[in-house]
Amino acid sequence: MVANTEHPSQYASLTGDTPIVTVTDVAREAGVSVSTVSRIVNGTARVADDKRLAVEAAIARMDYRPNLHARSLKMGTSMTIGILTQRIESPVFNRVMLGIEEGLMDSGYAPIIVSGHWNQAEETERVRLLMARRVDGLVILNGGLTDAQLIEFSSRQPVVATGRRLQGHNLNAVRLDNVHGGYLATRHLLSLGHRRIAHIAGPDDHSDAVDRYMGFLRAHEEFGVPADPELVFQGDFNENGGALAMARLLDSGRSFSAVFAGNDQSAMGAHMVLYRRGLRVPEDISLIGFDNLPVSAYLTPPLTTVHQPLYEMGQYLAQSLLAMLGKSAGEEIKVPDMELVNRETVKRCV
Amino acid sequence: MVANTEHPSQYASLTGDTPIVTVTDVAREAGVSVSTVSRIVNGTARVADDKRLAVEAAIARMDYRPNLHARSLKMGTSMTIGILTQRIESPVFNRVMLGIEEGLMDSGYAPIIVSGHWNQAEETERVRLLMARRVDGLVILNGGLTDAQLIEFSSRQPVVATGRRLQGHNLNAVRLDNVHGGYLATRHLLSLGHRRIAHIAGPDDHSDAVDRYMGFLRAHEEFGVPADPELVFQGDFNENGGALAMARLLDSGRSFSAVFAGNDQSAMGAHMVLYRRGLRVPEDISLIGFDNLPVSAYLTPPLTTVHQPLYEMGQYLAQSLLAMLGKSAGEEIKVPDMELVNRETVKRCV
DNA sequence: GAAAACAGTGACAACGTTTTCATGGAAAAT
DNA sequence: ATTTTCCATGAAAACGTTGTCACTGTTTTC
Repeated sequence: MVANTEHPSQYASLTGDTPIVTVTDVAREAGVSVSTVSRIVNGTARVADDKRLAVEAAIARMDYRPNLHARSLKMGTSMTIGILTQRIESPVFNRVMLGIEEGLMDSGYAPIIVSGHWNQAEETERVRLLMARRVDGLVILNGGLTDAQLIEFSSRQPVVATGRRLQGHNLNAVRLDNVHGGYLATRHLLSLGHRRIAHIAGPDDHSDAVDRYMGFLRAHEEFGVPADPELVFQGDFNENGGALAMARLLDSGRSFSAVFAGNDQSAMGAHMVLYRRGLRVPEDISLIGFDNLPVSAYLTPPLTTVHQPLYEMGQYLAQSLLAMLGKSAGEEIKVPDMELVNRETVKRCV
Repeated sequence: MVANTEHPSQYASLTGDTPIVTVTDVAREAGVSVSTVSRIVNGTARVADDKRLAVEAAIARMDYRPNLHARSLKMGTSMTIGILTQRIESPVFNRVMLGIEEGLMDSGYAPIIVSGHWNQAEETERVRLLMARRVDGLVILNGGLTDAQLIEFSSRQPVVATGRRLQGHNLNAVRLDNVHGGYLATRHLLSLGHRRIAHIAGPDDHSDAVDRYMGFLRAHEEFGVPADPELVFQGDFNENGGALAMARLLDSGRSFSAVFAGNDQSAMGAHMVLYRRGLRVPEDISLIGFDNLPVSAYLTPPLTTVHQPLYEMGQYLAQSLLAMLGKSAGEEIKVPDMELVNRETVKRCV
């Protein structure tokens, strides 16, 4: 079937052969006005039962679906919220997104996800794309946008963000206490007698990475143990960077009994290199990660790490956004603190 | 600044305080007509240089962004393509999505992602949501929708899908040869002398899982080695299911020298249990996975597995979709075959 | 030097909704 | 029996775009 003449959709031939049915078509088919159809679709006013039945039948028969663009144009609201993540493959952000998805469930809002790849220009561009789509709310997961940009965005629609602290009208940026997390990890090692602790840091333009290192230093201070800056090597928060850092650490010939990796992925890379060099974890070297990725519990041995409440964070973000949109949901979500997950890659220093 | 009276946006007070600027505002500001502004924004016709400058200045000054809903409504095209994934945390689908994202890059199309959670009702609902948004194309990543549904969808807009084979007008569903993949994995074990090979299967309503098992059987047949059905246990394609299956396998008391896990996550779960029971991989038991997840190269020991060309698949899907949309891009993407990745969890059977 | 072609521009009609407003008739009140 | 109230309904005006059409001038052509 080719586009029929009665309903000449200029695109029907291009994209498909099912004619797009509009409210007008339904109205004609049911013998009522478009207003009546609209009222029935949205349940916005009473209509006589016979017409209602006729319209509902027509809708079902013709498989009518309201055009959301037309609706958005008229209503000024799109019932979508835009999420800027950094990389679609990131297990960390994906966990947050899972929480957001859950928190948005049956609120009527649908998420649309774009990636910024830790590149400020790209992030800006992507957010502008979201705003051109007139998203009703914005979620910014970390990245390199400035606070000023977020404030500017928040003058157009509510914004929630992670990785920074910022409050304002229609703006709520939260950040987990990574200093505390780094402190917890390091304290654990120190309390088990480790005195020469290496650290595989994340990228230094990455505030989470810097904060974890801060926690590392703070724990040393508290224990009166000097942290050796020569034992700190920078990775890239990926397995490969962790492996490289570990190799450089070993090649440096400096002695150490434990490693605090900036995240679980770095820890896995580091573990790989230790394994290659015949060093056993934890018998020869203790290893602790950060993030508590789902896989970390299934490594051999299971990785000791710091748990981040990412899922709850996502739920909190969603709820916070909904509140700003006036669609406030039930009980307030609490985001728990970071927590040490004591598994099997750390042992007492002999 | 509060919403001004000259431009009384009914939503300004609700969502933000920056007035939304339209093409009309820009036209007034620049002293030209809306047509001219539109022409400049879209580069659709020549306009005099002085007006162009004036308009461009006004656009920059007022930070005008065209309302994509209005544009979509007028043009009948939304410049978005909808992606139905199953779970936002799935590393497998995320790799495909990365490829799609790359393939869509600077085509002007933006992806919008929804999840179906392997639930046909939810998937249908989500796809309807995408179609209500008038996406210009649809990507369906596996899941439980029927072929008939996909055909129906394809009458509205181009559809590409994974996990099945289906061709039609505006429809292209491809599937990697999982039978071959399962065959490769099993053949590898058989060729190293293993004769009693266990299999941790995926969910039996999961065609990939079934196909991999088929490949397992086919390799046995080819080698003239009877496959022992008592050595097949079902997991759920997650670490935990793999661990459970492995535990049941060991508890069954049957002898085996190698395990073919239906995917890498199952393999990790299985490895965990072997480790707990004091069985070493590969010295005591050989283990092979499937998927070649990024982490698998960094396990200790690195996991032998079957590589799926997921990224290329994503690129291919994107390109195929663009072709259907008439925006055909450069050279044809080839999706390579599955490939055995020989790492360190398999050794010759003694 | 007149006719023809053309380049630049603005008015205005769509696109598919929702909602206000007016209207007709039925039910309720006098 | 007449007025009032009320309810269901349709016509029409937005929402912010884009593209067609008509209308100017200006340039080319013979």
